[in-house]
Amino acid sequence: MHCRHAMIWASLERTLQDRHNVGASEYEVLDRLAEATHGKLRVQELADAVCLSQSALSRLIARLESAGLVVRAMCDMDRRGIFVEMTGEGRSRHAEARSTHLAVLGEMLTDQWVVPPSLSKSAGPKA
Amino acid sequence: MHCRHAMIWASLERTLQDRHNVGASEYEVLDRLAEATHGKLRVQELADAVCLSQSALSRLIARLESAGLVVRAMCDMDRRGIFVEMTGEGRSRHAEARSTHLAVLGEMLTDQWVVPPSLSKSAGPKA
DNA sequence: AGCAATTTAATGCAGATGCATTAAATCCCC
DNA sequence: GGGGATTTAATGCATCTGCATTAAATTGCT
Repeated sequence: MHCRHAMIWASLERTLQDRHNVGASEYEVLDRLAEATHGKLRVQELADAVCLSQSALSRLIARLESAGLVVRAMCDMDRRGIFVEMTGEGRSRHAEARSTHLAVLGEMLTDQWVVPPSLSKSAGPKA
Repeated sequence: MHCRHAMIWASLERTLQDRHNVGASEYEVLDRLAEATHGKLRVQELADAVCLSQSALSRLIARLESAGLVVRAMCDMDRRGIFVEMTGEGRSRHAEARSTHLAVLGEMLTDQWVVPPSLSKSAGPKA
């Protein structure tokens, strides 16, 4: 029932990780940030956008930060809130990953009735 | 992009776990076994059916076995292979969980434009 | 028959996730 | 203004997952 989607997601995960050192969830966060006005969003806004638990998102942001792709900044309007802002590095990483993302989606949507799962073995799609 | 599906899956996960003490992946395995002739399948056949890595499936089966829902049995045709067979307990658990599974799916498909994610907070759907 | 290549399932290990809890800041009602 | 309820983000903890490796059994080629 959820296999098709899981395969696409797994393929995104593998390929993005291999080529750009970014997981699929991480890419999704970068994507939301890229869409945002100034590449800057509050953690909570991200939480509404990405379908991860709050804790998972928190740690994901920590990973992105230590990778230098985003920075966390205090929010002076509401000092509970934290802004997450893309760095230049983050922007370029996202830009690179974006084409891969689209490529994988396209490929999966055309190849799904031809290519086996490539989950158990190491036959990563296009890798 | 994958949020709708992830929400449905998460909801299945939560609800099946809460009500029947069975995860969504575990349910899926039980379901494949239930469909099988004699409620019995080789590990590899399951692997082809459920979209999990081989190792994850192996451990999942171990969990199901310690829960008493399946048993592993040697396969005398090919002594590398392992048969996974539902127990009576496994059958009834699956039967119980099946209605929940259907209920959640139906609910999500009708409520998805009304109900918020219910992921971050403890507002599990229907729980 | 003999032996390398392959297939099958289990396991070590590291990483990601979710739940529950925690700490800080804000809100709101008195 | 004061104090409890609420919101926001981080963290401890347990669990699940996938990759790489391993061990056993089978297959196939000579």
